[in-house]
Amino acid sequence: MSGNEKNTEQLILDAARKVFVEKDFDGARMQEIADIAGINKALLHYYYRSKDQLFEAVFRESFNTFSPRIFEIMSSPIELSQKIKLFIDSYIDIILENPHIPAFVLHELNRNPARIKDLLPFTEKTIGGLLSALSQEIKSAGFVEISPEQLMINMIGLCIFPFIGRPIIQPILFGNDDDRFDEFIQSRKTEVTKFILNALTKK
Amino acid sequence: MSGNEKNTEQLILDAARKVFVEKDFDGARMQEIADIAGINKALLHYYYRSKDQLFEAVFRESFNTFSPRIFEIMSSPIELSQKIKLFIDSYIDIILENPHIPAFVLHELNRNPARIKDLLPFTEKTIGGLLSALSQEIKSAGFVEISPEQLMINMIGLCIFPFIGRPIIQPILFGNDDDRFDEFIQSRKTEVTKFILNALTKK
DNA sequence: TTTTAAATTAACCATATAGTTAAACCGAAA
DNA sequence: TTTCGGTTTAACTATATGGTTAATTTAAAA
Repeated sequence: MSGNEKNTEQLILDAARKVFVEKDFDGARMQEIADIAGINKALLHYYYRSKDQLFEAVFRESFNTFSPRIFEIMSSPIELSQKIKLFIDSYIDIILENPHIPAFVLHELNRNPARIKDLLPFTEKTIGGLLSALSQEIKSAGFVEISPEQLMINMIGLCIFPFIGRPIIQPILFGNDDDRFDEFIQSRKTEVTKFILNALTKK
Repeated sequence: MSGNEKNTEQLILDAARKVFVEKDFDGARMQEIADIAGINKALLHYYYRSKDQLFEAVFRESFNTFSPRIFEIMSSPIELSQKIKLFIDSYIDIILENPHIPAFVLHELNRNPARIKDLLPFTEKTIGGLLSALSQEIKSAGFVEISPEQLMINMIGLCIFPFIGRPIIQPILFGNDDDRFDEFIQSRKTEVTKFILNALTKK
């Protein structure tokens, strides 16, 4: 047969990702997922028992798009200022490749905060180690006093927020022009890095 | 009659706010809103024709909790560093009083970006004026070169992100402990202000 | 070619849900 | 006391939706 040669399970997952990310769990319709996948609705249940389990598969995948890279970069053995630069660059790049995933993941976790437990691959010890290492690096670099937690949240927030806030930022600040918003994001990589490094530098 | 003396319309709006903010439009049930308001479901339709219109009322109210204050503060005629300090303090305070509203509003706008048009009370001119004034103030203050758009997004993002990201931040960074998270937010007012002002200062 | 198990579908079911309707209630005006 | 308009309710409707079932198709093994 010609044309569509992908296996059905993947077709379903792709369609489900599209619909769930766009409409969230409650707004998504199994029928729409089936239509987009080009299959019968019963097949969804044949491969993934229920809407819940199909959503679970999509959500896991989305969550894992982001979390591993953060820890990988932050635990690499390079100089802190370089590390920050690399982090911001990579993080904005990842989001650019999946611009709707952060809002999707955060919304689902707000809807169901308990879910986070099943998703964290990091033990408390890993986190603790990473944070105290970061704390040490801040000192050795001669940077301003700041808790590693505050710094991490600042870095991540400055990267993610423009994407989550896009539907309000773009109309207000950029006359709802896609190109101007994209420019803004592009310059953001260097701007945020500068901003953070300067914020960390003593006078 | 004793006890409950509020007018029905307000009872409905309060219940609707609670349910919509917690579950979003698609997840909310008219029956649950009626139950919480302690009335018959038909009354919801008597006062607000449809689920859409009830949601609209809640959403408008939520949106207006935030936007006016931002512009008020940013256009007040005080020194920029003071203005930033005041902005961060007030903004975090407003969010603390309505911690779930930012996620609610942003999620709804992501679901339906066109809606923003009906909500913006600011003309493009007002925005333009505010931004160019801010740009001027950055220069006169002898601050680092930064576009007013980048600065605004940084300020707002640093305030809002911890709240939107709470279900992932609190378990990862604070062992899922409410008190430790609250401490973190409290210290954030001064920490974010310091961070931004230092980021703006030439070395 | 026949058999068999997996894949796929059309038709169906049970239920949840937004919205409607007609009747009852209630307090104030006449 | 009666009337009347606004308020509230119980009961109902139409439809959308997640999920099921039994039958059909497909493709590979025997």
